[in-house]
Amino acid sequence: MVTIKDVAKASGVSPSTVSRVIANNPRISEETKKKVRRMMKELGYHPNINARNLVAKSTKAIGVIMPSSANRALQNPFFPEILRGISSVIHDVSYSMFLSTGETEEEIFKEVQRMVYGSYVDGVILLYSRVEDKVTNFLREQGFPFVIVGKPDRFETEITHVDNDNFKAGKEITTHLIEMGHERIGFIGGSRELLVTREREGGYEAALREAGIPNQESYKIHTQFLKSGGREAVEHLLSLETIPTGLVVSDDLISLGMLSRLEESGIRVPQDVSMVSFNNVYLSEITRPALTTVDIHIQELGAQSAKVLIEKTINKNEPAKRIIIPHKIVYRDSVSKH
Amino acid sequence: MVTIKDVAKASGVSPSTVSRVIANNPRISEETKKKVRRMMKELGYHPNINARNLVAKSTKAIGVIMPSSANRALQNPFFPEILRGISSVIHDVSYSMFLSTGETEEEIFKEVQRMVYGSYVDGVILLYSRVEDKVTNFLREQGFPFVIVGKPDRFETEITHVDNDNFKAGKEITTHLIEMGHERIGFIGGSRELLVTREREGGYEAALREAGIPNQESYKIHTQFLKSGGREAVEHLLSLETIPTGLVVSDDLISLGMLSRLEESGIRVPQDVSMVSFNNVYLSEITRPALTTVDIHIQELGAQSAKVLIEKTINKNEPAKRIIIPHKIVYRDSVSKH
DNA sequence: CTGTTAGCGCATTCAG
DNA sequence: CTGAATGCGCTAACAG
Repeated sequence: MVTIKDVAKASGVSPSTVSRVIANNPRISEETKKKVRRMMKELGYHPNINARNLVAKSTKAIGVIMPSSANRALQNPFFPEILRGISSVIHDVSYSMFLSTGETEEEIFKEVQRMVYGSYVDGVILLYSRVEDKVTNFLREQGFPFVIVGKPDRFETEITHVDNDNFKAGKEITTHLIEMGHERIGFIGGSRELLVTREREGGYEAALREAGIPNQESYKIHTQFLKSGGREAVEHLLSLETIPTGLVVSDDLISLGMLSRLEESGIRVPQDVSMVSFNNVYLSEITRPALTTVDIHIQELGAQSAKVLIEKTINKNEPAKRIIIPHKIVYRDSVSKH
Repeated sequence: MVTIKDVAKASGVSPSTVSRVIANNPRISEETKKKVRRMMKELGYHPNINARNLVAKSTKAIGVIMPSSANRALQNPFFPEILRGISSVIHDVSYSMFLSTGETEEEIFKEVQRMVYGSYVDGVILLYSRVEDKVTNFLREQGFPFVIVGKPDRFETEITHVDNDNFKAGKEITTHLIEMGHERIGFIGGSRELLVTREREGGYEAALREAGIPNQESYKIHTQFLKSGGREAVEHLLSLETIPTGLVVSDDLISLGMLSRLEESGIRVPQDVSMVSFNNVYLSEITRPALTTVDIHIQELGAQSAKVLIEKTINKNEPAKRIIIPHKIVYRDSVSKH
């Protein structure tokens, strides 16, 4: 490995001069800069990041924490998409990205500890928000720079987060169903531990309330993602005395699972039941029928969270921020008039 | 930040002793070990990874390179799934994972250069294999430890890779269609630059040949992933004089797009046309009809590649290996007798 | 404008 | 069994 010293020797200057050339220090003459740069190229020199990190006390790397994959939530195209968003800004500023995908919560917690204590990263992005989250608490207590994608369970004003207005989105999309003449509207959500479920459900309830439609507990179902979840949800639905004519589903992936099961049961969407959901993952335009869904601008969520985190790692006492990414309903074919 | 020195002082020993305790050096008495460990805990000591990397000349981190996301291939659930596989073994050995998701090939190349030259990582996993790939060549020339998930374009015997036998898989699944009575069978693949497309297509051709069915160029379509790709492919299909009764599709995601477009055109699967594909991504059991597809054991691909890469980084002159992960056809509802 | 010195936090000789 | 000394590769005062 060729070091700064080798370059120094070869160019007939001191190591510190080489270091200054690397940093493009203006106090070095153009002449020596040129000379040194040529030598660097000739020798194939590249700075050792670890040595640099050691003295700089910064790694220019951020940790990205996925939710525990035990529940297969990882399968959600939401994640690749948000990684792209993060990636795009990361790349512009020459940062790197450490990915953590633990199986269990405990595993994730350990990885985060390692990242933080070991100075692996300058900051952390949490790609989920759940109630009473150990990782969140840890990060907060440590005073370590981090941002949550989603709405924090507590300390909302102290924790920088990037989110959609999921309450409002939930309300709007439910209102759409109401305006289309639906009155018996069900809500299918993921785990209630997830803040995003709660918010969307809250919006759904608010819309019903505003329209003077009573909230019926039996119309609210919480389930897993994916096939089994969709299956469960439909099973539950079918067991009801009078089944809803409209469905607000908190995630495109759940919709997908339900669509499949619904068809098996001979229930047609949107003729028999209308359906709306959230995220506007690319899949939602491929399904039959294509889904009316809330586009939450996933990439933007990622990009903004990376941006604000990096600011935070650079300026440690940047105040906590809340960044709301606007959403937009995409109307497709899963809703009909009632 | 509490360092090794602080712990040393507090426990009344020298820094080197503390270092030895961390490494669990057997030449340190149990007594002092206990004392020092207690102090470490008390002070909240955690080793600084950068300092350690610097002297160890190893980072215990691996770089994972996704294909360029310009083509949205990233949306494929294949990637989260393989990341999980990698993650699982990474975690067991306390390694970390650097993720690179460049938009363009050039961007990716730069990132890889940075990773390699800057000693960010000990080795690299390439999650794709394409013809004439700059990144592959670079890694090979540098003699940097890396493994390809897929089949290398060249230097097959020199480059460690983890792959399925995609040729065989292609042949088997095509043969299945033939055995079901199909004779006019089309192939829909992704880019021909991708080795995986070539292999699967090769298997398809071999199966036809063996069955004495002539290869028809017009029955082979190459397209993008996702909706537009499926649309294109179906458009092409419909323009044919006599359309195939069986379709071998090189990726579940393409099947998904096609299914949608096919239905719009009033062509029923499997009644009018049978369809098989590859990967057995979770989506393929949610589609209607559920897809008959080749399960390639994605997680295992990931796990094995991580495992063999780590071996390689530890023992630099580990010989090049080829690891073939077995595949298995999963029979579902997208094929009917002809 | 440039060189000298010191030190980041740790692991590893070499003594003892 | 333990300590002192040295250096990993780099940056940052401090001199000049």
